[in-house]
Amino acid sequence: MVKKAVLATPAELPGEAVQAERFEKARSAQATAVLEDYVELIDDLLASDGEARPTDIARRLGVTHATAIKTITRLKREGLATSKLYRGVFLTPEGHGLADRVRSRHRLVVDLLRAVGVPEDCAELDAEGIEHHVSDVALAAFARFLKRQSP
Amino acid sequence: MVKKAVLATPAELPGEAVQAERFEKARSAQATAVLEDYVELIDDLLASDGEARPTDIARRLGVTHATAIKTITRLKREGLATSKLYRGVFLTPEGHGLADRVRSRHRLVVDLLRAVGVPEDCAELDAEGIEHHVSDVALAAFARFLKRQSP
DNA sequence: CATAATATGTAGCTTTGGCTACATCATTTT
DNA sequence: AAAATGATGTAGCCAAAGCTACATATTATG
Repeated sequence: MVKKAVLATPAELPGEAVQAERFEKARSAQATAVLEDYVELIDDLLASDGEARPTDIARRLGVTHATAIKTITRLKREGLATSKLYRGVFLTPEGHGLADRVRSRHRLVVDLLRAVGVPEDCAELDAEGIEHHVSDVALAAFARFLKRQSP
Repeated sequence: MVKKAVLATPAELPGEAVQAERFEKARSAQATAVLEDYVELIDDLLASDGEARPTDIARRLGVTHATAIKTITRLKREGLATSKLYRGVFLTPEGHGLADRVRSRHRLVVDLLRAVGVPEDCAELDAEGIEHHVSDVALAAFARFLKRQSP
């Protein structure tokens, strides 16, 4: 290393440890993103169709059924879902709770995007990726902001 | 399949194809997220230190140097960076352009989060994950919103 | 200059989440 | 009832991004 980089611009270049933590957090959020998507979708399908079948899940997510089944296996391993052979997928209480949190977070993100002027289609589209990275603190701020806007 | 689910709640349950596209888009955004992080960081290091060494990059990202080197190899393969043995990493014009776009997007996201009331620390933390999923259309909306707020 | 410390690179392993191809089970149609 | 269709499951492949462990090169230090 040549220079120790004693922070020429402290506001913009955060300390190494701090920055590393940010990336670490983003990575771990990403690791659960897929699980969250599956759980929310399964919950939707259970509510609307009364059942959530691997093939339907796969079609909705835009992946092959083989991929869906593999991820469902992971859901079961993590205690979020159960499935009976040829009888579809179900959520455990933990899975259901997660689905609820994910869904309300998704709505809040979409609402906020709309409130700051993002077109509806775009808001839905972007929210799908954004939602997994919004912390509870930010969510609370979103809720306050929305209440202030339209009380 | 039991029921065709003729959209009991059209506003909430989008068509299969539409929904699949959303997930597909989020997945592809995620695929480039790591590259974007590396490129932005390398650009920062080049600006502040005059060089970007694998070990520094690794420390900043919170990964081992082996991981960093492997991803740098991918950057080179994708035409975003170059590197000379033991001489650090450099960005191609494409890499530099990407870094600029990523940085301005990052700032805009942080500013928006701040503007809707998210605490500063939290805004920085969340932006790291969010930024990769914000479309140009949404970014434009953010910019308009911010201009309206503080003209 | 020789040695220690640090940086860099390579090899090989793991998990995740994609995929295709093939096999089996269930349901619907003829 | 038999056959076709569609759903489900299994096996094996791939790439990405992490890791540890080891090897080598460079730089600093005694």
